[in-house]
Amino acid sequence: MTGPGTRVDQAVARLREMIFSGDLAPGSDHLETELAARLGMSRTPLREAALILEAQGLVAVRPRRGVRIQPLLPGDMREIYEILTELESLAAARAAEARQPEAELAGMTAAIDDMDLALATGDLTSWAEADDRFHAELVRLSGSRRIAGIVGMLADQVRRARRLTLHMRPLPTASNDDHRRVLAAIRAGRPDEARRLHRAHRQAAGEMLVGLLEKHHLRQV
Amino acid sequence: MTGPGTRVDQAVARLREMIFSGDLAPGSDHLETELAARLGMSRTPLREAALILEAQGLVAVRPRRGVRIQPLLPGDMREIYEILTELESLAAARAAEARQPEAELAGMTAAIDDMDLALATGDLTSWAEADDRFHAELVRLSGSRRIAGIVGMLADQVRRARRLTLHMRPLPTASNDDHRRVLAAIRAGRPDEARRLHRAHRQAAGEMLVGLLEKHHLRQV
DNA sequence: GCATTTTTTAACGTATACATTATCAAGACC
DNA sequence: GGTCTTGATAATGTATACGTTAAAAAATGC
Repeated sequence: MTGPGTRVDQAVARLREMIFSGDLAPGSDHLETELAARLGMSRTPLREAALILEAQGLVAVRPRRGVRIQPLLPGDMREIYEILTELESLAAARAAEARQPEAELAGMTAAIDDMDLALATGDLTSWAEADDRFHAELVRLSGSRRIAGIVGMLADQVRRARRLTLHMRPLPTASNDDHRRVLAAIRAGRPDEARRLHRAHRQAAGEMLVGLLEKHHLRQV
Repeated sequence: MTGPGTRVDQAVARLREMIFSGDLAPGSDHLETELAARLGMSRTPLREAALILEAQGLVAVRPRRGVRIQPLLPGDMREIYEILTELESLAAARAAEARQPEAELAGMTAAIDDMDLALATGDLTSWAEADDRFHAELVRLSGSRRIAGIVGMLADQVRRARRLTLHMRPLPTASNDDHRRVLAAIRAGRPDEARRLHRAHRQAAGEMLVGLLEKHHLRQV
């Protein structure tokens, strides 16, 4: 029952699950004592885990009010997508500069195929998972730990909202065309083109998602 | 002697000072017990402070090896400046979009004037401080908390290196022309121009600093 | 009834204790 | 001499204890 890693690691992992699943509702407050009891540990590791998650923007620790599950407003979503757009576009350019050996591109290729498959079977959850993988691979290929770290953090922050809107949005059938074009530009070693294509892709996705949140009056996710 | 804020706050503030001043040397390791004693507190708040600084990329906490003061390699510097370039350029564009009232631009204007003054008197430390202020004001005007947070974090990571190279570099006389042009584009409400100008400015600064580190064989700062 | 003061409560910040376990050194063995 | 085993050491991860203090509740005054 102890699981792998230290109690702090366990707490971080479990709290993340609970946040992404909605088990801990956005905007809700939770006392340290309560969370610690829930996770079967003392306050010490729980507090350290909360600090780590706070640094990643997932919670806010406020004295006497407990740990708040950071809610996402439409404005936050817009802000995050703007940054994601810039950093992932930069990553695409860097990935294209590196003249990747084909083996390195296997992950992106597989992600694209998986998205096609998921779309064909209408499995949106698998599609979202493969889409995540595509973007994660992209930043990995950039070779920049820091870009990967920041992009990962921001992607976590919008994870709930993306899941929530997954079934409200039109089927992302055109999306994979974008992905393929970005991959082609990387494979061909054309940084400017990769950057431009990916920027347009992300911009469109961001506008669509913000639009969805506003249209459905989701003031807080 | 207790100072303001909680012991964790104090520890974060004092460790930051010690890191930036070089009092804690880049690459050096420090046991929790030792640091806690040095700051006159127990390990509990020290550990929490270390976690916060780790999330900001200033230290790495490694079991049994203590808290490592994260060193900066030339490659890191390049990586950080690339991200800074993108995000600050984005900030410049957003700042220009907002059609700032003149009062909001006072901080940037003052920073530019202070840099002129500092250059005239050859006071490089004041120049660096005013330069920091210019960039901090820029991201503030963007209105994006997240851009400000990330840019601030990255600026902290290169702080030591910038101070170290401050007296190796040519006098940054042309730099303020760039600043003025960026400010003019923001004042005139021209986002694309602001973005383009600031990007060029940051790119040049980054290349110069990386060049300096390499030229002086500073493999780790 | 409503505002203000006092009392109570309990959440937090921090110190401390302690078992666990990685690291280092000494010794055993080949 | 070099490798492996064993034991000592001490740094860590975590639980627990407790004083402080903010927030809530109760009591008081109007």
